[in-house]
Amino acid sequence: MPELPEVETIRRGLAPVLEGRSIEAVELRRPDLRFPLPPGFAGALEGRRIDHVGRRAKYLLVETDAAQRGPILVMHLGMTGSFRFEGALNLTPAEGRYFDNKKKTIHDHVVFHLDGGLDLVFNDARRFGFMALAEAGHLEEHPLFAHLGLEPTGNALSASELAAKFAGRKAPLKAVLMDQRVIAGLGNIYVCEALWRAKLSPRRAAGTLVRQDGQPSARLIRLVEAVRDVIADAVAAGGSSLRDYVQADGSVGRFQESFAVYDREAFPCPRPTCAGVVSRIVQSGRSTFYCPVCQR
DNA sequence: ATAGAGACCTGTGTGC
DNA sequence: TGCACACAGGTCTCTA
Repeated sequence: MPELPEVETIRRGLAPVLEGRSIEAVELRRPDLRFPLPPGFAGALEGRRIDHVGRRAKYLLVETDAAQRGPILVMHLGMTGSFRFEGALNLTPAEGRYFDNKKKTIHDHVVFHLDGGLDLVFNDARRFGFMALAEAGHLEEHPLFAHLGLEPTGNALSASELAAKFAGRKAPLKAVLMDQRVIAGLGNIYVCEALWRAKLSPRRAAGTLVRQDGQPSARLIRLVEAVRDVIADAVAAGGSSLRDYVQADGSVGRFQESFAVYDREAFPCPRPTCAGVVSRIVQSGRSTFYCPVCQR
């Protein structure tokens, strides 16, 4: 699935096209996503104007009729969710690059019919994605958001707050970084890549990065910088395109060309001073890629 | 409370 | 070509 950089890239593609348009109708072709769509989902959105497309962690937030505190459409892409535009005949040149008239497939589960004959199509083969509605002004109280951790971007990620969350935890760094209640937005790729950049073993217990006095250790500070940097680099590259993920205009991200360890088992560790070889292990049922020589 | 396993669902790639 | 199996960007629920 898309992790934070992919969701942010999708947000940047959707926002200029969606903002200012109205939702004329919502077509539920297959409403049993990961969770059933809430009752009244389509009716709550039809006739609304889209004012802003935002993001929190891996969630897209479509704010409607902000002045009247209209509902916020919350969307999670799961592992294979994607969007594309179809059908408009009168797009501006800037919007035209999103034009795509592929026939609808069995995995096109929800279609938002917008004004001007433009359709936004949500496709999700595995149906791990889902949609929900949130009340404007009360997003942080919504069950999906109430327990989310720190954004891994910029100053939002503080080493001292992370130290409090890591303290005493014996779970491996890999598992703790994947926990959305600790840092919200990382997934399997960027956890592997951040740990490589920080030269930390994914097997190391998270609590070992906290000093006796509860302050962050030098290792934890290194990890915070690695997480920030890898996320910033990935967003700048338009995310990573592996199997399913493409942007709404069909273009692909390029960060996969910069992977140091993810999906690179048996390749040499790219650190110039290191003679290690990338290995793959399984943690919490997920593949972890790392260099056992320089990541300690 | 916390760590790990299994479940959810479908598609794709690999090896026999 | 067909078939079985492993694995995939996530995260919720259950078990120790």
